Amino acid sequence: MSRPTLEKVAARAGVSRATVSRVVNGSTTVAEHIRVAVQRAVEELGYVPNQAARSLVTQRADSIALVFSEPPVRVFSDDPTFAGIIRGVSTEADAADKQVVLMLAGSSRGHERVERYTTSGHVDGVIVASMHGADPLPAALARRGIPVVCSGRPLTGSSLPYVDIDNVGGAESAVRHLLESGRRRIATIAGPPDMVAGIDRLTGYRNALRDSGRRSIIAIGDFTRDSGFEGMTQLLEDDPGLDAVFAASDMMALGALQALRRAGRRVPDDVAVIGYDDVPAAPFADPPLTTVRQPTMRMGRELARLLLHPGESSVILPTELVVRESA
Amino acid sequence: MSRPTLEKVAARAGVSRATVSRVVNGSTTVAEHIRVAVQRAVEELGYVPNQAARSLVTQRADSIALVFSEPPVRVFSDDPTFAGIIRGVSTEADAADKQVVLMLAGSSRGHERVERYTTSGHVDGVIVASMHGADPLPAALARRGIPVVCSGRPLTGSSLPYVDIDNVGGAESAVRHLLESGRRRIATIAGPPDMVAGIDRLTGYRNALRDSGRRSIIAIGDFTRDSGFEGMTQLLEDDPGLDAVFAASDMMALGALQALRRAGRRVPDDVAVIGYDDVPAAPFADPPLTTVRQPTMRMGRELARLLLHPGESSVILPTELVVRESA
DNA sequence: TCTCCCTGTGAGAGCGCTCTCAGCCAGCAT
DNA sequence: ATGCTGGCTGAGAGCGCTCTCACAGGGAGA
Repeated sequence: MSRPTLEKVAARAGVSRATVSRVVNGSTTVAEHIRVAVQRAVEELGYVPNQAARSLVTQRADSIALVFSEPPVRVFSDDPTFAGIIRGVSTEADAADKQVVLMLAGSSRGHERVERYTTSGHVDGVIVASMHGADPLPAALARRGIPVVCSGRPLTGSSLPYVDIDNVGGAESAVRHLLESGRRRIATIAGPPDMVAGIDRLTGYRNALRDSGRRSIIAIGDFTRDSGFEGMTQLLEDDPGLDAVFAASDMMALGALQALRRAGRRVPDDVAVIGYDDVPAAPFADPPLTTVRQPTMRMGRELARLLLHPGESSVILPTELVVRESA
Repeated sequence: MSRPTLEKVAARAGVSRATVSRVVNGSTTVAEHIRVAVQRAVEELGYVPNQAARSLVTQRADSIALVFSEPPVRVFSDDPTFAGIIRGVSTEADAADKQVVLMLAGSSRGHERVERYTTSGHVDGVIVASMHGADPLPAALARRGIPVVCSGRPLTGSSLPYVDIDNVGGAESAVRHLLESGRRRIATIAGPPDMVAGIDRLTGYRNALRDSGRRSIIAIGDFTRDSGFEGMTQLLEDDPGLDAVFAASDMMALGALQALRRAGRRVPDDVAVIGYDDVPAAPFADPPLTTVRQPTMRMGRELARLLLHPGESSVILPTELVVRESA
């Protein structure tokens, strides 16, 4: 009834445990006819090595953790970033024959759980996908001696390897597009100032405007649709003459679109709108949303590669402006 | 440098391994002052039990696998189903202090990998989230003696426990809504006939029409946007007089919307449209899409509960019609 | 023929933990 | 005093595997 052990296979094949182990692990120093005999025994018994026993001696787990250090709601709401990362990490891990353990570490209790789990030898390394650059988790894990890579530049001043997307460049390209299409008063609805994405996209906006000598018009949101609506409303009050807005997330852009419609402004005729993220809903917005697309899947792959091949250096990935009708 | 072991803690606290183990695992038969001493030693050394060693003797892994038996593209494209399931499973697993191991088993190589991984004692049970009812994976795992629950009624005739969503009822409610708002020629763009969701939603459509004595007008799609566009185009050719369409997925509905627009039909004035899934893009469609929402997170929770408490019986969850402007 | 090496195999020592079982020392009844 | 509990603790076996090391056997070189 219970699963066969190495011992059982060895007995059946008439060899020692060591030899079976050699065959199972693909050692070359085994005579051909013995190898065949062992493999048949493995087959017949349906033998699968006990991973716990193996880990115990090898000190490896052959799996990596992918930790989302965010409330789960955020992770899987409308943001395609996480989905892309998951796919990328999975792809790369598969290729290296590693398993991916997905963990949600939203609560502080979650933090602790993740720390316990990853230090218990269950995984060989951890990818922390956190949007808050000041998240203490990565550093805490590193202190424990666990290999860690971060998605997004850590704000904590730690020197952990990371993969980030060129938020500054992405925002710059969006604003430049607005400038090039003749817009003169370009506002932004920025993201929260405690997130790298929020900070960097605002920097990009400022850079692009500074280069062209125009002044900035700024509202602060939190990446949600509602905050986009409010931000836009306020922006319209502050400067009724604005003719373009760059929202630091598509959800905020969608909210802005709604606020503009309510205020009777036509998009893109009166006001051009650009978002960020290229969420699935973006092409279906009214009008279809021009936005900045991020290579999220590639990000996942790079994260896994960085974890699997330590020593390679941090990576910054480029973005792509997807021009639709809103700008 | 290396992680402290039970032995080290025992030495520091001046007791035996067994006693430390008792304290760590919360046994009551330990004198108060010793318990305190041990806990201090654990604290000071930063001791975390080695899970491999523990699993080896307890034969438990304290984690469960959540397997997506689909190509990864599908899993994380625009379908909120999987995201909801992940959240639900995670929530419930957390509560039971179990870890969730996420696995993508798209390829046949993936199938094999999952089988190896789960039989190697790495997990205590498996949740298979597959949209193809005839997926051989769940049965294969069950044969191996691993506890399995399926998301979606298995089409293989196996008697595995499952959690499903009332696809038939959901489709019926959509079509009834169309009927009640006075529509007379109601078409459907059905899903693929090898998926439970495809089959059941078509059944629901037929049921509702049969009850009211109307005939069915059917096109077959594959849940994608493009197939929705094509399906709608064909439907319009087959029966130019149709005044409503029920698409078995939102993505197909979105495609249908586009086809209708191109054909110069107004929605909902000329043709009413209802989708299925309530994807994030649905509220932003033009016009906002009326659709059938599924309790995906609850589904995840039920899946986990079923796995964690064997013996409870399979569950079918109700859907909810979300009325927006397209119907 | 003897030694040397080289290939292939087996014996055995743990990896870090849990859990059974025996043992110890009160404290109480006899 | 002696025996008997009954509550705590420690000794030790063993979970299933890997990996080092010793060793057997045979071909080549001396």
